[in-house]
Amino acid sequence: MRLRDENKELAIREKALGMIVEEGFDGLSMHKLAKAAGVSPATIYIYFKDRDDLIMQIFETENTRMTEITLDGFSPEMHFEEGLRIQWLNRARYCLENPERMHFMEQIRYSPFHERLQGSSKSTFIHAMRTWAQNAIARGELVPLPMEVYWSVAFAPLYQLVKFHMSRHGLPGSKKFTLDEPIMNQTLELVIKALTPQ
Amino acid sequence: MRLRDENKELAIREKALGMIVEEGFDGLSMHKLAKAAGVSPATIYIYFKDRDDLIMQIFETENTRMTEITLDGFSPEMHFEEGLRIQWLNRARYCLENPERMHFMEQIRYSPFHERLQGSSKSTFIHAMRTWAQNAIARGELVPLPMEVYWSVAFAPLYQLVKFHMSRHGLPGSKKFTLDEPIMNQTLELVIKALTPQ
DNA sequence: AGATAATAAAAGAACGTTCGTTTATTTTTG
DNA sequence: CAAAAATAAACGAACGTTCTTTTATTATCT
Repeated sequence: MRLRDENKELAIREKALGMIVEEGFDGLSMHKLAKAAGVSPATIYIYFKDRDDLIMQIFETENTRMTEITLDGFSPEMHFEEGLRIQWLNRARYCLENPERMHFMEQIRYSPFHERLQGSSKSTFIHAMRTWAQNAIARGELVPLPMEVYWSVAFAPLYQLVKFHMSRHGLPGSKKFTLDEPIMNQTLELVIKALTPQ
Repeated sequence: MRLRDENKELAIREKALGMIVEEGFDGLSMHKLAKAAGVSPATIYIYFKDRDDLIMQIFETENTRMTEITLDGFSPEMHFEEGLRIQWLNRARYCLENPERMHFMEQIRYSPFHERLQGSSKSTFIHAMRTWAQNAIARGELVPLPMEVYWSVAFAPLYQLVKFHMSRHGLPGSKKFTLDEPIMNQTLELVIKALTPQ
């Protein structure tokens, strides 16, 4: 028996992620990937069923990592403002410290892959978010809203800021935009103002 | 002299857009596209320099259409709330009436293509938006903010709602979400609350 | 302990297919 | 009939995947 070389699988995963980010899904070919990972094409098929399985598995791994970071230090019993602030910090941290992985996730999210993956993702995360929101509403800390409305106002602005931050050019006619803590807090205050009663 | 058949070019463009939406960028092959459009592969190269040029041109066309719809009935001199409401209606209209085209635009936006296209897009649109925001700030109708912060709060929630609307499954554990006018108005009110002084 | 059988990892070459694109030719029409 | 559109056929290259062989490692047996 010969043991699997974990470094090989890791190299394949990382290079694949990088290739997708830099060249898109067209850019990921098994031959080029094998060469980049220092591996034979056939070796990839020891670790992954096929090209789709490779992409799916990378997504699952990355999704898990993102979820863990997002929920770090968070609890559904938290007060609304505290919980939202922690979530924003966590999500921003993930995005800014892992720009390449973030890019990959976004590319998946807006590709036909995402529909296929929708069902497989864990709902514990969504459940935590939901009970947290419901608690906040019950306490009168949050305006009663459909989940989707609440979510759109609470988090979409943050991800748009991140997208501005990651794009090389800012808005045409602007300087390059950098998402720092003051900017984030300023935006967060607006969102809190929108979602808080009175 | 034989004239070009406009229907041919149109068929190529539409089928290509559809293929990208349904199968991603991998899914767009020139042979399959030719067959789908009822045309010889070589014919495509009469209208488009190469595969990339085809995608770019479709994007440019679609971008122009989207911009026109977005600015329909809008003027930079408008009061903030009126302008924002019109923009929301226009953008929502485009998204909901052209889900396939919207999907295409998003897929481009989150792919490596987008970086290449960034510079080519017209800045008149951005300019109109900017002066409108500056007017509103000068009138005290809008909190003074960096353009990116303002943009993120003003429009990102709408696009997130659209994304919920377009995804087949809602949030796990929810019913399918439908973006109707009451929901849109409710969200818009929150955004206005966030961006309006006091 | 040393030889060897067993087994899975890994590699390289090859599979048939499909890719994007071009060439040579025919068809259409001003 | 000239000229451009349109095509069928073909190009080499690259694709995803598999087949066959080699290599490395563990377990077993003497």
